Amino acid sequence: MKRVGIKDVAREAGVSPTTVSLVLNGQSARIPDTTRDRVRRVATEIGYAPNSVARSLRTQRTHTIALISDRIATTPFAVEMVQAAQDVAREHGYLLLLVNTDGDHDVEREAVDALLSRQVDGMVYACMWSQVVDVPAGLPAGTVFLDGRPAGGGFPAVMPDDRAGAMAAVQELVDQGHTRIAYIDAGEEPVPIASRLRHEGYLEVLRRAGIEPDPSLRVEASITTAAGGVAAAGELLDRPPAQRPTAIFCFNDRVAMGAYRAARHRGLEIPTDLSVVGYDDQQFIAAELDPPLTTVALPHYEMGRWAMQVRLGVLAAPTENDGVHLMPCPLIRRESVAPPPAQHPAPAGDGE
Amino acid sequence: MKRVGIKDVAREAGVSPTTVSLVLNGQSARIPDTTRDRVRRVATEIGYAPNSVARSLRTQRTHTIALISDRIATTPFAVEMVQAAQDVAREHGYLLLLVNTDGDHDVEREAVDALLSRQVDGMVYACMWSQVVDVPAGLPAGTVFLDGRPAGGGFPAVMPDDRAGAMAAVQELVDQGHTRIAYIDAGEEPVPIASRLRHEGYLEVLRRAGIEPDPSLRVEASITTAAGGVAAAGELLDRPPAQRPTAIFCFNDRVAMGAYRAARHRGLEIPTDLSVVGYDDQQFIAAELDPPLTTVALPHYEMGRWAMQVRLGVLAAPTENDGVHLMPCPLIRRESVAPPPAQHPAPAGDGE
DNA sequence: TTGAAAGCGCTAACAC
DNA sequence: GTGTTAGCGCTTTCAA
Repeated sequence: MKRVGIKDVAREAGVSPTTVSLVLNGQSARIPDTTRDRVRRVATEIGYAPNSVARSLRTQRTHTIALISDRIATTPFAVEMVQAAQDVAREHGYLLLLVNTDGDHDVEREAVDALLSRQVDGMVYACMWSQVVDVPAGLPAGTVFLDGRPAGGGFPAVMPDDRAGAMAAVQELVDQGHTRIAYIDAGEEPVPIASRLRHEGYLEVLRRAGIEPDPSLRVEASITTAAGGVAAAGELLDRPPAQRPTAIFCFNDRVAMGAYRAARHRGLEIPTDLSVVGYDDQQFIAAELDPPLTTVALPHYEMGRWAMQVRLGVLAAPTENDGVHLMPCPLIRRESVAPPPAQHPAPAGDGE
Repeated sequence: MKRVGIKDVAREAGVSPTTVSLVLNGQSARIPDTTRDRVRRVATEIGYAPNSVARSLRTQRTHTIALISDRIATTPFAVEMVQAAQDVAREHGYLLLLVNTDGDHDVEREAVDALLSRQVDGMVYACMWSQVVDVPAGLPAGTVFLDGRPAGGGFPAVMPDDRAGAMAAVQELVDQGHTRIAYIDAGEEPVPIASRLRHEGYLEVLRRAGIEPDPSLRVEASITTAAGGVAAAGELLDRPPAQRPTAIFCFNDRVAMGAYRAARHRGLEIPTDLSVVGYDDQQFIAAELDPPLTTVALPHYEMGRWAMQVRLGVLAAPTENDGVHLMPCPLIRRESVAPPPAQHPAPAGDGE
């Protein structure tokens, strides 16, 4: 049983392959309805399905976009970027070729070559941690960077607006009356771009609020497990009252989870005794903590959409800011923030 | 600047395209070394890269496998299956086409057609929750089911061995001396296959241990959030001492997280006052709980590998058990299990 | 040992 | 309006 081809349809319908092609590709403006309908009917009757490979060879378009990512499994929210990219691709009749390189440059190179050889119509290069990344050799022009920026620029890129996100988080704390706000920063190599950006946002809000930043309030922690947060927050909470923070802004939700634990071990209630804000809005964590964690969401889905839309030409690539689009990170208010406890007065001279 | 093709290489090397093809495809057994080397040198010099589309049209093989999944973003461990499938594909020179259908049958149908039209060499159909699934129309023979089984059979499939996994979990509890072991089951529609299987495993272990199962010890909970676990475990823990369990086997880690919370609110220590075992070994949750949760791991990576290996013919499809392969779920021992507290004696007549 | 020629299934000039 | 023809870039008989 042979596959049915365009010739079979043509023969059955008593027309030429050209006519079939014209009809089936919507170019049937100049073809009478009777012919058109007959061709269509025959096509479905005999179960004709065009061979995309042949079409691609002829048209030089594969309707396929490749998504190259350095890692996909290590971070659970990464899937949202893939999901978004896939959704947009599908909306526009494209298919997604997924390649995972584990950050290995050789694999990356090979992947790019293989993809090029397959004539993909475009690529999106996704980094699962916001970073400046080396551009793989041979990466075609127009490739969109997702959650990372290419060293040297030259490609459109989308990243979370970590600075603004951090500002929203810290502002929330300031608005509640906190003045001693600690920042548990990422203490691991390589330091994520986000680390610097969020710290900047943190300082900026303090500055605007007229709060003198206390450098001792910025501590570093391992950000991969809650244990890092336990240690860092513990150190902060064990300080004498005057030097102790009343609120902690954490680099991510896992660190915040550790901060919760450190607080609990010391008999401190959240948010009455200590306010905590996280970052990431990590699925199954932020909302599930007790109390639910106020945090800043990373717009992975939106970034994924943006990247694919730009790659597909649906959205224009940004011309300003070196081609980098900053996606807003919304503050998610839950129940881990409250005004500071009364027994922690504002620094000397500022009391009522 | 035109793409360089096989003809260009042939011309530069002073041979025919046939020879180039032969050399570059390793069929060069009968071609003298000098010719071979020259062809290779010229090819790299002028940067020749074969056009896979043309090759596919000719050979009728695309070296592409499609992974269709009903949903990818909703469950964070799903990525491991995708990752595994991609890894295996790459190991064998294949690329992965990823399609997400959100469980929509129309989308599924369309996707299968599009994939067939693209001449993919095979498909893997992944379900993100172990279930019996309707086979999409037109799904080609040989498609492998991943984490789900096709209604009606007829396709190779791999699923977690939930029954054995549950047995390992409950056995762990029995070994520690527990006799009043509760099971917080999934209380949502549609009831996952895993629910029945794990309950069976639970009952089987009790039976073998000579423990009369107490039906009141099986309660249902919403399994999507920790809140469901809080309520179910709370109800269990508020019972009078004689009817209260000393250990809880939870349908998943999120429920276990809720059980932790319910216990803590009642001043109960884990594992001294209450032992808890989860299921899933969910990333960033199980290991991060305080104390770290003993649980059963879902072998997503292994299942993903298996599926792709079978699809690629590297592994033979199972002939027994209706083509379904059961992947072992290892017990991950952490710190949430201990012997029951002394004040809960074994049922009357069984004391020392 | 190498080359000529056919053709994978389709689309698009161009002719009629 | 519709058909003829010529490829897209490669592999693979078959012949030399």
